[in-house]
Amino acid sequence: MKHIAEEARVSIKTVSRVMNNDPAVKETTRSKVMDVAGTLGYRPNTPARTLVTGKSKTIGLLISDIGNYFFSEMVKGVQVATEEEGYSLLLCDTGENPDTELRCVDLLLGHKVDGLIMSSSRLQDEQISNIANYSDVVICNRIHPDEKVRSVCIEDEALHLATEHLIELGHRHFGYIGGPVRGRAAWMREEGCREVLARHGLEKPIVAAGFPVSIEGGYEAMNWILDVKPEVTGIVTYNDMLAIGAMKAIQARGLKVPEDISVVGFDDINFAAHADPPLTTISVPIFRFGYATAQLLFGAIRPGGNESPRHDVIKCHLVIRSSTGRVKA
Amino acid sequence: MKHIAEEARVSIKTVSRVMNNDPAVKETTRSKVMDVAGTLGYRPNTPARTLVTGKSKTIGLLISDIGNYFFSEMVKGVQVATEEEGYSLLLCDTGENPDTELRCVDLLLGHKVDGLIMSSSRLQDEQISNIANYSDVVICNRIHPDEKVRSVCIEDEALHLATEHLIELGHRHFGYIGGPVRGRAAWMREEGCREVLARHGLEKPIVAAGFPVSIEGGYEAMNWILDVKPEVTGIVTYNDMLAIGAMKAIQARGLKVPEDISVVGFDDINFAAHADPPLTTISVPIFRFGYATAQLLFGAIRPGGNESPRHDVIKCHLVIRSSTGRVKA
DNA sequence: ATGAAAGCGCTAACAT
DNA sequence: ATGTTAGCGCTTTCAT
Repeated sequence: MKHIAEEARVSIKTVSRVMNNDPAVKETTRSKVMDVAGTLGYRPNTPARTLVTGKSKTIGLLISDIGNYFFSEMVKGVQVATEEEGYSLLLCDTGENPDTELRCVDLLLGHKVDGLIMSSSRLQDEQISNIANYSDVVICNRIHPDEKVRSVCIEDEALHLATEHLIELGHRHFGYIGGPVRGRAAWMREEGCREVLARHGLEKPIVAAGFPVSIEGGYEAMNWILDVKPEVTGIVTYNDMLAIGAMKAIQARGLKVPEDISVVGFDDINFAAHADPPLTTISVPIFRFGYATAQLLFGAIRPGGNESPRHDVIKCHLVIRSSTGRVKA
Repeated sequence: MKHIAEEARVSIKTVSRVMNNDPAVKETTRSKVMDVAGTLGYRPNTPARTLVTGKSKTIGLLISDIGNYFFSEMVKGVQVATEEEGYSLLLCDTGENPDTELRCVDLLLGHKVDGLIMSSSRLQDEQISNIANYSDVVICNRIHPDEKVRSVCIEDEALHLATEHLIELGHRHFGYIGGPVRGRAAWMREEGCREVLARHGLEKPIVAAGFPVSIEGGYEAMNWILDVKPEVTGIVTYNDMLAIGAMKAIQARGLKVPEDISVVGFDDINFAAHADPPLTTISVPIFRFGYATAQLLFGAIRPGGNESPRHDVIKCHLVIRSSTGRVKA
């Protein structure tokens, strides 16, 4: 920058002004400075800027497993929003380990990130509160008592849409295959199903819980249900993987989907449409979820932005394919 | 840091020494400083450090689409290696757009990243060469004439393993479903297949090219092959998505996999094992690929590290499942 | 084993 | 419309 100043015969501050698009510089000066900067291959030094302004134009994103489609798609949403704002994204994968997570937060705070997005955090409420003293934070799929902590949630209750769909098709005997035992999302989804059945005065679903959240887990869970309560005709699941496993188990017993038993999933993963049969499921706009999360953060931290904390919910919708059908007469 | 110095009654430099684990500080001083730092909630300021040392303890990763499983898994590998080294990861998704990519590089260089990993770059060789003047760079799945540019490639030729497998099973009439028309990987894979057939003195495969690289694309491509050359019994594909689509097309015509036609894929995506029938494919250790890429970079940039540029290849292997079988007598 | 001073590249505050 | 000065938090000489 000093170089440029000398070469263009202006003060160093004028160069700074040009770089920051200060309107108060004469057009001739501006273009001269830009020229010189161009030939010198100048690039502003972000750390130096950060040191004096306290702003790094960088946000941190903590997730538990980028290999998981949900997170990679969410990262995409965050990334797009981040780039639109001219910010950079510091990514940490915590591997669901709270110690790692804490180390990552320290690292990110050391980098002076302007904001932090914490997805599936394993930290305690008060630890997060404490972090929020150093940086704006948005947490995902979790509610937090501290009002300065923003949050965005997937509408997990949307599983009620799937349940209602089955009820309309005439189903009366339900099974539910659950997700991670102590998760908020798992709880909300199960409630979404249960609550609708109760409202319609139908019997409670038989619940298969504690199985691995995978195709194999769904297979085992379904077999268990079929053993315990063979009269079920409607199966609601925590997610698509379980649903696909459940369909396989049903078919392995010589029964048909949806003629004998209907199955619905949650997530609408890529493969859901190609499952056998194509899976009826709740579609989660994951990209939009990530995008909205980042937007919420930028609303607070972008220059001039000063939105007060908020709690957003991303709506989901039902996608009807061929794994659900009218119950047999 | 000044605070700590005052509180601990030492000079600011001593605090710095403690923070950098300089062995030349008395144990009593060290612990006192650590104590004070702890109670004051001190955290080193990375940008300030970067400003003076020129090292940011940060690397940049450019990819074209994090929503793609290949990249998200690769990011995971890079991320793990990065964390092991105590570095941070700045992630950019270029959306396959060279202009965006250039902007991202500028951003990253402005952040003074210590190294850059460029996956599926859309830039010209010389543009990359130029970038390599400012930062160490490792490129993925591409070779580069400039010797200071390191690279790591997937062993795309590994498709020859799949082809040999089919030959052993007695197949003589082959079809190949190709990938992105002008990609290096697509070319290498197709060659891997072609070269083996030539070596065995077998007839050339019929090649379906230009179809979308998706399940749907594979479906259409297979239909085309079946129309043009119905005697094929061995289908080799650019990747698993195409292979799965091909199997669907075969089955839709009332033929059976593998009894009538055998199909092999490439990638071993999660779903390959759950396809109908489970897909024989080339397994790509994507995580290890990302990890190795990062390792190559750190070998060059980590303090004390000074490895000279290298060109690595990540080996792949054949996974035999149920989509391939002996050709009918 | 510890300290003092200079300066990394930039911007904020106050001139002019 | 442009320039001067100070200082962000840290590390690097060079002393002591």
